[in-house]
Amino acid sequence: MLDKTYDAAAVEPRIATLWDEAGAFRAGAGAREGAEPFTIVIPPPNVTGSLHMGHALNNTLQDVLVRFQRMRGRDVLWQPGTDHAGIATQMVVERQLAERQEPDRRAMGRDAFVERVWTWKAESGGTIQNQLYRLGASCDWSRERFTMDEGLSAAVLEVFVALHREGLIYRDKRLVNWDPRFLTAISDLEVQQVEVKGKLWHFRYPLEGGATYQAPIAFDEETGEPTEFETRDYIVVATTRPETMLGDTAVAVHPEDPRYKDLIGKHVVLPLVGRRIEIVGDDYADPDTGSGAVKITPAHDFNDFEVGRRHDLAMINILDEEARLFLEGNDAFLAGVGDDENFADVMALNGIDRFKAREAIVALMEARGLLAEIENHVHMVPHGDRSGVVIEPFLTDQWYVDAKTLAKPAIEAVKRGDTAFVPGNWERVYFEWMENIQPWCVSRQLWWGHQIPAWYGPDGAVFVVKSEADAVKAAETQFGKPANVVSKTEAVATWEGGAGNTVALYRDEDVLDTWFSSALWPFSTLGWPDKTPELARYYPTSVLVTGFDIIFFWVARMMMMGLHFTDQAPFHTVYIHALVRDEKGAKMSKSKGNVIDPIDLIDQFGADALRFTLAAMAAQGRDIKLAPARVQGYRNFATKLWNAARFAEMNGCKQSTAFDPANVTGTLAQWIVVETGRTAAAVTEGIESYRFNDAAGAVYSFTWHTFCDWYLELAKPVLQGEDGPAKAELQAVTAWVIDQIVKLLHPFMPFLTEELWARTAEEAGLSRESVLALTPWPELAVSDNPAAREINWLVDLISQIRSVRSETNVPAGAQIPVVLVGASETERGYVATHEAAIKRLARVETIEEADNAPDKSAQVILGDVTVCLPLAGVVDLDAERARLQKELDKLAADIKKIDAKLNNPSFVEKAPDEVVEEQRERREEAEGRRNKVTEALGRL
RNA sequence: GGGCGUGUAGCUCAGCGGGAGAGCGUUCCGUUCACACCGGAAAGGUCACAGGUUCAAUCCCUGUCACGCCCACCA
Repeated sequence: MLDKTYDAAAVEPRIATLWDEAGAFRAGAGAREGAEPFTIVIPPPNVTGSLHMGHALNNTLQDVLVRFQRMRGRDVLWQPGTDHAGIATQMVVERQLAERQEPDRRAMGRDAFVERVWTWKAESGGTIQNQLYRLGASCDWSRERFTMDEGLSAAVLEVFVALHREGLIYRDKRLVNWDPRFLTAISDLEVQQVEVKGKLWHFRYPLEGGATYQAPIAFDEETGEPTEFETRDYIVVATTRPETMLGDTAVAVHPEDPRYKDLIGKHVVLPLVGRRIEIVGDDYADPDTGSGAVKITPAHDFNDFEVGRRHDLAMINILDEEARLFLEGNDAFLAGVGDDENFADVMALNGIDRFKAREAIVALMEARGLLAEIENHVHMVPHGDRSGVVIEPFLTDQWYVDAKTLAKPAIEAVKRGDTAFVPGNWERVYFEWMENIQPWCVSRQLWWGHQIPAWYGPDGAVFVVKSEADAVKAAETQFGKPANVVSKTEAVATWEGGAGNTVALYRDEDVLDTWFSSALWPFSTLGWPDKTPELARYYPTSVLVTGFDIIFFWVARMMMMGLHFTDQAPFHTVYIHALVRDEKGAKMSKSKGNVIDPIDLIDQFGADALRFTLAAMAAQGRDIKLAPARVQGYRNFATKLWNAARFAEMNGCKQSTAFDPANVTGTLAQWIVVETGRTAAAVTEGIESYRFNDAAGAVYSFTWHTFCDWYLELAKPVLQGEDGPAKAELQAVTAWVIDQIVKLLHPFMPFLTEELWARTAEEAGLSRESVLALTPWPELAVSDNPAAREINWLVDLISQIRSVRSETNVPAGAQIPVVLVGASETERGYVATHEAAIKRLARVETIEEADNAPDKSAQVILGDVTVCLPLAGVVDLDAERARLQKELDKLAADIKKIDAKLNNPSFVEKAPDEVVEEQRERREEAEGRRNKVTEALGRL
């Protein structure tokens, strides 16, 4: 006997164990003979992570697809694993060291630190897998991978070396986004533009040798032409970053700018440092912005860098890696300095932070009378997405991937339709980004990650090979003498010491961007570069399920790498789902304190309820605002089904393998069988087309409203009545329908349904062929429903009587008589068949027939039949009059609307015949009804 | 500055060219023996606004307003 309520907390762990023991999620489990593979690779969560709502949604949707396909007999692999998450993980461990007052990373040294991270991973890295497991994610856990495990690391080496050999990875000295807190380069994508209220300082840069020009100072209001000029011996430039002026190596003006074009080629003397810098003509300078002249600092601004390249300007870096002024011992800076009264003041700023330097420089300029103006200025300032500090464009040597070349096939694959985005509008976003893609900076100055397989030797030699041994071999071949690998400092010292008997090499100290290994995930997890059977079988994958926030970071890069190394797009479909927000639509974040922990919800309502909620709300193209009340509602749904099963059990409804739904004879049975088939079709269609909300909604409303509210209620008199063939049939049908519901619901609510699958079989003394997770999906014939007319009439009758009772204030408990007027043979038959059900559900005492409606009765119009409740004194006749009048008004309005259409010649002429016909029928029906209601009202 | 998306019942959301829907909430009724995590009944909406296309528009087009989000180098 089932308990009165379903106890998710008790059942879920037990069911999870059951699946494990059955090996239900192993690749290929339950696959039919000759089945096509169905593969999903999980978006690997960070090892440092714990499950948030986004993961819960993401993995619920994947699990729905995977469980569905597994039941349909496909050869399913859901590949799980985690990502090593370079910066994030390194931060976590460094923080732990600090908390425990242990020596920091630098004090420990690289090897010890990396060892420490592995220890951390072993102890704490399993959190998220456990949480996914609790969610019911049916991954093949036996195949779990980690982006830094041996196999995946081999794939990374293979790819890096190959791309380098092909010239698609190269080392370059250019500006990068430098994070002065983490002391590493980051990619464009890791930079967040943040709006900042700053200032725009206008500086005067004096012209060299007393040169002058005519600067317009007044303009005609209409034409905008200058009307007044003054003679100036300086140029005004504006900047949001005054401290960078120390690195200025030019002033740019537009080549056609009449104000300045004669100055091109002349020089200004950079105040404070005395450097002579050229005035160059460059299109980059916009005559309409500010003064039309712009200071150029090639080493600290991406645009200026380009200008610098065009004009062969010096690149003077004036910051150190922590973004402090770097002046003393800075040869490039000191090389150009001249005689300036403030030079000593500037040098005194050496080593101070960039923001302090900014104030100091402004103060010095102001003191010199060279500060022309200060404007308030709102602009976008780049910040590190993880560190939160202002990013510094910084001149360094880094490794780059030639993304532009790799992007071409990736764009083509989507254009050709080899890979389709769902919803399709994301393709636009993908194209937009891919078509404007920049070189991808893949080196990071961190310790945790895949160390770059490059070894440096003397004279600029670089060996990019898969191992140290290969590097040594290559160096020996090139230099003709023994080589050995030493530390960077040692190697450099050896090279400076001149030629020796051996060649010293050192390995690049940097690691790769985490997304580099993630980009290989769809094939590296399957064993690539080895030609494994799994790779042959499960690649390319069927669908990638992910949020739009990582289309660029991840999806695009997997497309590029997948196509380059396997010649196949890594996924057939990319399903992009929405973000989960809080009830009010705000993004969940720790700082806002509005984070809902999925595990809390699972504890409270069960994993099934959470999963169902997420699936039911996952309509395409809209963010999910998650209200915990919703989860509670779906928990109630789980209980509802549980109780329906309990009711069935109490009434001897036993599952049987012998039952064939095609052979049922009773109308109620026929009706529910067909409705079940329709529901199965709707759920199947919903999941196949990624309309999870439709699929979830279809099982929900069928189970609750069709099956529980009507079928079971109508079946009760029979099920609880005399034994006989009719009862036996309904018992069998009921058990069968529950089985179908349980199957259809399984992708959404796997725990509850698996439990019911076992318990109902136990009760019926039936031995199931397999766990529900591996049981074939319902494939039911969908046909017209011959019983629908009868059942719909019945439902209508009962609903109407209930409504009238309620509106005319008949006491709920009162058993009342009913008189039918004008019933046809068919309708009499309906009443006869379902008399017990009608009496029970509408609280009716007797059902009689008459030629005319009794006096003072409430009346319900049901087609040609008038159903009378002749209860003077019980029925509130005023209420009844009001009710009928209200219905009459509504009918009149309907008819008026329909007439408006039918009286419009264009409508009759141009609308499709069936539409016109439909309107005619509707009018006729409404008219007939109006007459009946009018009569009824008259009788009162 | 470009692009995308969203404005439908009190709230959260479906629907999307021909009869306005769900869940939650609200109101009223109910100890009917599966379920009060329940049952029954009801109230509640010029489908943001303005034009246009169409026989017909919540749905398609254009514009406006509001709110999100993404991308972008304007000193």
